[in-house]
Amino acid sequence: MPLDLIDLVTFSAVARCGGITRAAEELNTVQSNVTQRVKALEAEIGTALFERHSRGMTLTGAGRRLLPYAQRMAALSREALLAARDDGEPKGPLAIGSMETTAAVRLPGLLAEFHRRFPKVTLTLKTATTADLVTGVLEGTLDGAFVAAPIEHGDLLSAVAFHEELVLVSALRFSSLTALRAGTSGSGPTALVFRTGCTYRQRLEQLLTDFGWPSAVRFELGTLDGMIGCVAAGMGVTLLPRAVVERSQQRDEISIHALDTPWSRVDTLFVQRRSTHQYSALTGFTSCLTAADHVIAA
Amino acid sequence: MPLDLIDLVTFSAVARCGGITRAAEELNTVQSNVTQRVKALEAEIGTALFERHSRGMTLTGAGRRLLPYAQRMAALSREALLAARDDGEPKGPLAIGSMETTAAVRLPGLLAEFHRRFPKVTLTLKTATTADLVTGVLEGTLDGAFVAAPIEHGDLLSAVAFHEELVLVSALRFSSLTALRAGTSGSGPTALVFRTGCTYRQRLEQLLTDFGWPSAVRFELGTLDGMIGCVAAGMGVTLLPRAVVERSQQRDEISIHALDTPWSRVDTLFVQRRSTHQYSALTGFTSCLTAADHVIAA
DNA sequence: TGCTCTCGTTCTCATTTCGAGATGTCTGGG
DNA sequence: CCCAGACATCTCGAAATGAGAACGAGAGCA
Repeated sequence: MPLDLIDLVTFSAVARCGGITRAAEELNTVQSNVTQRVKALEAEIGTALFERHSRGMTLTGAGRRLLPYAQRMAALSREALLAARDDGEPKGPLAIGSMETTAAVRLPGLLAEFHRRFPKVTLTLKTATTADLVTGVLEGTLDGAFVAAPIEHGDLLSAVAFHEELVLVSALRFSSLTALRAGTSGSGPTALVFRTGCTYRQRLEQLLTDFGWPSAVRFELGTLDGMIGCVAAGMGVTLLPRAVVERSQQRDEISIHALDTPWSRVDTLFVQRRSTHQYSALTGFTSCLTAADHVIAA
Repeated sequence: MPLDLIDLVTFSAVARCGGITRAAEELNTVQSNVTQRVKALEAEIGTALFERHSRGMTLTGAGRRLLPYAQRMAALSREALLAARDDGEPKGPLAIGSMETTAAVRLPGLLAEFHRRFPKVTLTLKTATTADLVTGVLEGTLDGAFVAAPIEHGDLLSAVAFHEELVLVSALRFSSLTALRAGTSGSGPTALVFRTGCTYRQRLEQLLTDFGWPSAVRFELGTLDGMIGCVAAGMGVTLLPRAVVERSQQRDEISIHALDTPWSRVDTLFVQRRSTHQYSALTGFTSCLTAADHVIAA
């Protein structure tokens, strides 16, 4: 009599992927089964959930109303499993997300400490943009994540984990900000940025606008090392936390320029879902976080 | 991969009933199936959820942690079904609960009006005590209920539906409160009360204590008519809303005594679950409620 | 117009799961 | 010592599930 959770999860996947074929791949099954599950769900509910058109499926009104329930129930199911298995001792899987920059300089020590204290926890780390991480935490695919402030969401708990100072990074030959401004053409330097969704990217855009380089060229990169390497090679400038740049292997090949705007200071938050149950592994992780020396790293 | 909702519902039933045999009856199935579902769930989770002893089953720690999730997911499933089917036009089932007294005098007109405006809604009415009604609303078996104030609960929305004046009802021969006090023995009259959980009953207890009849005999009845009949027959006194008594068929055979304590005034609230989706049938019902003349019935 | 690619649906079939009833086992009480 | 209550186990037929193959409809293109 109750709705089948497998059907609901399938339905969510189809809604997210926009088509049965793609959803089938994601779910590691064949199309026909996905079709079946969706049809079963539609039969149970008595209404069409998707409009079929030649390029995939889009949600109907009923589908849109159902989707948030499907997602919440799937999240609850995961949480229920953890809660039931959790006897108070941190163990089992723990999925943490992080911005690339935080992962590079803040987490190695923290993760080592965590593993020392709670060896039974299998921690997986996923790096992504702040926007994707927040989505992941809300959807339940991540237990917690390090993201750039500010984040405001009723379903999220957040705490400041680190303070970062953003600095402008350029090739070594620009010894100061003024040298940089003088040494670049009117349209400004090339800006090396992460993919959309990265908060630091937005700050860099803002900075370039303030400098009078609103139309500066963007060059999109995926990795931190790649970015610093390109800067060292003189391809352009970028904006990164000071701690990241100073510990870079290519420290000697680049110039660091402090900024005196107030927003060069940015907090890294640790966010987690508000939920009824305290997941021990996650509690253990946050207890490592608040263990002094990590938190107040400048 | 996700937990099976049928298993969770079965699990909830076993937890509530305290045994597989009773749960099987409630679920309209046989014991063996319930055993299977519970074992399947325990296998999936990897922990025992019940302690088996000769007189039934009791929850283990893991079971206690799981139970609230199981209940919430079951409630979400019901709500999801309604939300998906609900296209904005009030129709389908609507389960309303009410105190017996409210049902007797306040609801007949309201329900008639509601049915006239929204004939496609199949309304079912259940009368019970305030305590049971609140539980029903929280569990999702009722969409809304008329209960006695005060109710404070974070998951409930409430609005004043009616104002009631509680009056003491006695046999006809006691023409006034003083006559009643004089005409009864030192230990006080027999108090005719509803079953435990009824708010009016608590008020009556309070009243008798104030009158100096703390040990007055209680006589428990199930129906309103039965209660008034017994009062008319001189078996004792009771406390009821004035509107109920005045419209009683046995109005001429009883005496009504107004009370001048402040708590003789009591509000009847309409409570419903806070939920993401606005269920049209319920919205239609509350719109009838707020349609003036019903609300401010003295 | 005809070809082809993409995508969803339908059909079939082996496998698994489920539900009902009957039977087995354990415990406590008369 | 046997019985009653309660849960576990076994078996069997029905139903659901998942994988694969074939089918059909529409879009883009020559």
